[in-house]
Amino acid sequence: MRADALKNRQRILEAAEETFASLGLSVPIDVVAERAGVGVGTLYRHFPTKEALFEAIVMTRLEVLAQEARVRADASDPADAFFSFMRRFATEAAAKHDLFDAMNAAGLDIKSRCAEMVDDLKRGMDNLVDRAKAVDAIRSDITTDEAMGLIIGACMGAQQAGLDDASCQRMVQIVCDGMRTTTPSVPIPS
Amino acid sequence: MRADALKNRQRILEAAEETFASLGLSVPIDVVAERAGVGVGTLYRHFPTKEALFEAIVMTRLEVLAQEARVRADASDPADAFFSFMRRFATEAAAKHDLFDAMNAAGLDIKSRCAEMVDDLKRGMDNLVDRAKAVDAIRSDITTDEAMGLIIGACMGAQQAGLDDASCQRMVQIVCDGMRTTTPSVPIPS
DNA sequence: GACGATACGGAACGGCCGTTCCGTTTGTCA
DNA sequence: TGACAAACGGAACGGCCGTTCCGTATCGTC
Repeated sequence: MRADALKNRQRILEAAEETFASLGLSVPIDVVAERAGVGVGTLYRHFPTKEALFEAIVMTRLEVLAQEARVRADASDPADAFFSFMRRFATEAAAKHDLFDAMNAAGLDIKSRCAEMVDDLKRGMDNLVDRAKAVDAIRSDITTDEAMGLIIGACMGAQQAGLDDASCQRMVQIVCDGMRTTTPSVPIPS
Repeated sequence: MRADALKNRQRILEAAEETFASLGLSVPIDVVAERAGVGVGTLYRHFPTKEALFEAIVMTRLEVLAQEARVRADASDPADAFFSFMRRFATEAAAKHDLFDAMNAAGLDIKSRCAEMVDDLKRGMDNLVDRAKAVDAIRSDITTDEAMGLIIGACMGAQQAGLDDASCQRMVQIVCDGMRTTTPSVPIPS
């Protein structure tokens, strides 16, 4: 692989990461190319399709989350493991349109390796959810899908309403508290 | 106004209502026309733009909600007023992509009368929120925007994850409980 | 029943965007 | 340094979709 090719590939990935995250994956591919300081032709030689580029970006994001779930798998405090993961999830999702879009796409046209990664993430969450239930930290009638939907939903809702980070965090907190079996003893910091 | 014109206008509105609700407002206008059993030309004579048609549909939906808020304005039980409105909101939003899209659009490019209607709805909700806070039924640090974002977010999350109505309701319940100051005494019906 | 106005249908237009193609440039290796 | 493969850039293509236009059909009236 030629040196300039490698450099461009990297620049494309970085530009795509930033662009998809801030503008969602509906941005014209030209924008990504421009931000990367590269022609569209070059972009397409490295990634045969817009979706391929998108996958490359989002996969890493999903993988990070799956990893975060795995790290907490054997935590001594299942409640904390679950809630801290939820907050981590929210942070990841907060300013990243593309994650929503990814989940969205995952729901409809289950695409190749992306779907596998989502499944992997779900398995990790399943464990956290089960263990949290086992110690009565959260309601027993919540499913992993619902927990995921709630967190993502809260972030989407915040973003749509044009709310700031503080609001988003508060909303996530509210969702988390709703999943608890008991009321939180401390008020939410604003 | 000629008789057939009136009939067509009605058929277009009905078809649009159903189509936007189920497929979101990104559906090609042709689909609406076809479902209405009408040519695109006809559709465009009645509604000069896709957005105009969209507005006509969504405005009524928003108006219904604003009305629901107004009805509860002087309820003797502010807590019940607030939560029943939230559930009502969720019901309305549950199977209707277009409502999300409407709110979404409202956040970015504030469009004409739609924005006014959203404001109207917000004013109604403001009152419900304030009164619920006054009797300590919900946390004092929640804003109307956040409450709205949470409900819509929950519905969106449910829809994205491909969850059924029961899940959606449970999620809304969880969000509502999270907004409470005290834990609900009754378990959530599955 | 005939005539004018009104409304209809759908082919055609134009812009947007993903993708392809090819003439030009650049890196690498002898 | 020269030559060739590899990579580049961006103009051009094609499909999708909102919108327009106009020849035709229909309604309402006399």
